[in-house]
Amino acid sequence: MAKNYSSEISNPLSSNHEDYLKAIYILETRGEQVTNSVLSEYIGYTPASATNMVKKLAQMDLVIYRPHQAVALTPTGRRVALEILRHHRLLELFLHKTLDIPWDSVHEEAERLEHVISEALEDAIAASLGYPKVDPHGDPIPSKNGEVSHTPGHPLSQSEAGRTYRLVRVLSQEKERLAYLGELGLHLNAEVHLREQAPFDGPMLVEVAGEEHALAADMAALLQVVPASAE
Amino acid sequence: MAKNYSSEISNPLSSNHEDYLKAIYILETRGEQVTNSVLSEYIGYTPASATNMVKKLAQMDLVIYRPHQAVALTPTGRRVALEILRHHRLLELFLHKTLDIPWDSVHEEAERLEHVISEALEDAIAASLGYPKVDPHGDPIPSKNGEVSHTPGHPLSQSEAGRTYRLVRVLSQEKERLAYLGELGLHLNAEVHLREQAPFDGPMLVEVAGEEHALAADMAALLQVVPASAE
DNA sequence: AATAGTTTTTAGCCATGGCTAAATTGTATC
DNA sequence: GATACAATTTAGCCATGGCTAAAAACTATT
Repeated sequence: MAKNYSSEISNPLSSNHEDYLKAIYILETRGEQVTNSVLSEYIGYTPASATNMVKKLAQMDLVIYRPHQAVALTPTGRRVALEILRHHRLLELFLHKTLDIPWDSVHEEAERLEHVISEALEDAIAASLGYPKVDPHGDPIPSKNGEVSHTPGHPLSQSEAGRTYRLVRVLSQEKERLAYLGELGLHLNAEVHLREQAPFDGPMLVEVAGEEHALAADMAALLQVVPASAE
Repeated sequence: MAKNYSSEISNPLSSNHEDYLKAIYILETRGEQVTNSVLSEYIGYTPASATNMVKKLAQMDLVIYRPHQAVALTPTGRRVALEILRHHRLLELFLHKTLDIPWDSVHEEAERLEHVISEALEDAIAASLGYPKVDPHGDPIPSKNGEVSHTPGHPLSQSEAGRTYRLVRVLSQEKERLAYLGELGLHLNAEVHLREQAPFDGPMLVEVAGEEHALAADMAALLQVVPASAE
């Protein structure tokens, strides 16, 4: 169980503690107020359980908790969350690139592995991948000292018709959704030509690898793109 | 948590359950009577805890338990144990070959990973390694349907002086011991020339990669060798 | 076969971290 | 400001799986 969330933390954290911290981090970066209900729904436990755990995390100085207020990570809590997130995303990329695990499956696998890899293994994986910056979904991989690079792009749904874009990030981890996108050829870095956008948030007509597809607006909203370099 | 110890098992097993089954399997194959004290000492918990867990495993039909008797794995229990052992050894080899993790470190890393990899990942690892038969210590990797190949060789301590052997297995997972052997050049498949064996179980004089070393008898007893092919 | 010594089991404690149900607090409306 | 409704917290239950200490059961010796 040799973890190394450094100095500050005395007793080792369980997978569960780590999952809560990661959840809080993700919800925070989404800009949401991390209320008990938001957190408990995200993490899939009852509100009572979430309160319980949050109190414990507060005792360990990993979060700041005031009754009836949104939770917030402390600097230490954020460091732990980022370490786990780094594990997660490194693992996703590793599984995808080194073992050809499809991009729609890496998330759930990494979800378990992220809690049990040592620092040494984390380092070895990062080195073998050439210290990558993003995972197979385009999500940024936090650096070892907790920096998260800003990812560029804007939603395909808010893009100009008639232009070609490159897919740089997919804001979803849902297996089915990712599998569907994969079938359409919409992998990371795929080029998408936006033919037209139906009005009133209607579907979009896109061309990927020579094939034309209709894409629901809510799906397109999850696709972060940048103008294709060829343009 | 999607495991697939097939049909027979209803609720998923914890890492702990799996560790117990693996321990029982290993002790059984050592030819030992798996009594409560042997088991509890091996697994590092008190005898009372071991009794407790063994009873639970018995309820799940994974072991046969009669008070005051040695425990024995049921066919299902053995299948689970072998699956975990397969995970463990595949992971050891994978970590060593693909990520250059030293052979003295792979054991503890695999010890945690073995419980959380999916069947799909297990398969991908096995495929990427070309369906290997042994791990970095020469321990056999159980096949997917639970077959364990017999490993050849005899202890270096019971070998003939003046001959050259090839190291095919090391019967130890101790980090320090393996690190020491590694420094001596005694990796898997290394060639060892046995110069002489001091009487009364004294140390042996061996030559590895052009260098001469004295080797304690108890250390040599852990080294399984076969005559070098060149001979 | 009785006793001594060891091994194993039982009984019962503890912490963890889910849960439900009830109480409380906060918020919004009249 | 009272009242209704939602969100949160508290209280207390449960299972898990360690633990210690005590009881029970085996084994060996005289």
